[in-house]
Amino acid sequence: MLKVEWQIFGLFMMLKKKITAALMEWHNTQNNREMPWKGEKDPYKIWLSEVILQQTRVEQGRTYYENFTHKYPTIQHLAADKDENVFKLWEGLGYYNRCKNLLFTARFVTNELKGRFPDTYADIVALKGVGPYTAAAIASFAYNEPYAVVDGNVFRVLSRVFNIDTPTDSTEGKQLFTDLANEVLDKKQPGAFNQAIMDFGATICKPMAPACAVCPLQKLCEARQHGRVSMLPVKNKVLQKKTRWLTWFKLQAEGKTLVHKRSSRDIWENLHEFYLVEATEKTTWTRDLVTQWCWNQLDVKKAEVISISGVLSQQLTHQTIKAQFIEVQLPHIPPSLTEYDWLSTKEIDQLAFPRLINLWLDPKKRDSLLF
DNA sequence: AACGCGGGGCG
DNA sequence: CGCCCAGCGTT
Repeated sequence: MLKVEWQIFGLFMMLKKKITAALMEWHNTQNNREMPWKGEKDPYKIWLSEVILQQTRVEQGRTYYENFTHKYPTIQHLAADKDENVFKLWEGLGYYNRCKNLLFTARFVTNELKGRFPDTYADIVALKGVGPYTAAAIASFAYNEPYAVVDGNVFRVLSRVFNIDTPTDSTEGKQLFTDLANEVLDKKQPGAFNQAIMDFGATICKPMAPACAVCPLQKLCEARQHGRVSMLPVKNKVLQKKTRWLTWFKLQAEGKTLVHKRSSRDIWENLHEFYLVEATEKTTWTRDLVTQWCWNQLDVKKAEVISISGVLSQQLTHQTIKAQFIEVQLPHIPPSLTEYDWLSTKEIDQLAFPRLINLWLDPKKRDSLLF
């Protein structure tokens, strides 16, 4: 290797050491972020908190963590409950596949591993719903294994401090930042370091309006020196948004309501809904059209249209939902719909529904979503 | 390698 | 309105 390359290499090694030290110093003297799972040593609770926090803000996840740990103090409690109850507790948190995998893993650990949570990174990352981030978090927090977490905070902090514009959502970027994070990791106290860099990213090196003026890494930060802080990190994905037109028919007969559990590979998997009709564009529902639709689609001659809502709008990350709700009273449960569940209001209260449906069900909140 | 998956908060 | 959040599983 050329002499000049050795010099650059040496400078890089020095920079890394300084950054590790500066982050730990900040953590030990100024980090006052408090969270219910901080300092937790029970791998079950660490795992639970990390799954809840995947792609989810700490403030949004906090109450869910408290509700779950209160209702399920151990992984055995969680494994033993009915699916519907667990989904009800997860209701509103989003990314419902997490809940499905949470239950699967709880039962796997309870039944196949005799209740012993795995205690090495390799075994932890093999669990369903646990990827590289979550495994590193559990391994470092619970067992002090030297694995660096790489989450949105870490991508941001490292891309700025080292002024790296490799896209964080590329395969190359993930590998590069993972390697870098493991080099910066304080091997003697991996758990504390991982906590430090994430808290630092969340409170100082924030996505918008980072607190560079009071940042203890200010002089070390390459992006700061080059005036590129606001340009980092770089992502190259442009997500396509599509609009969907959904009409839910709340069909009532014999004191019960038709309920359907969503199961296809689509949003709100495993949550419940009413009878859904999806169209490629806005449908102008009139009482006559609804009556005619009941006749044609449900083979129901006498249908009483109770109400037709306005168009409610909900913005998801990747979809815009335009929804209408139509309440229909039928004289009896039609033979064409006996395959569906017909439930009482009390039974429906036990089930998890998408946010949008719950908001419509609450008359006080309906108007806030009117398009 | 690319895509799909919720809901909320912020500028 | 667009961006981001203690990411992961599927194809």
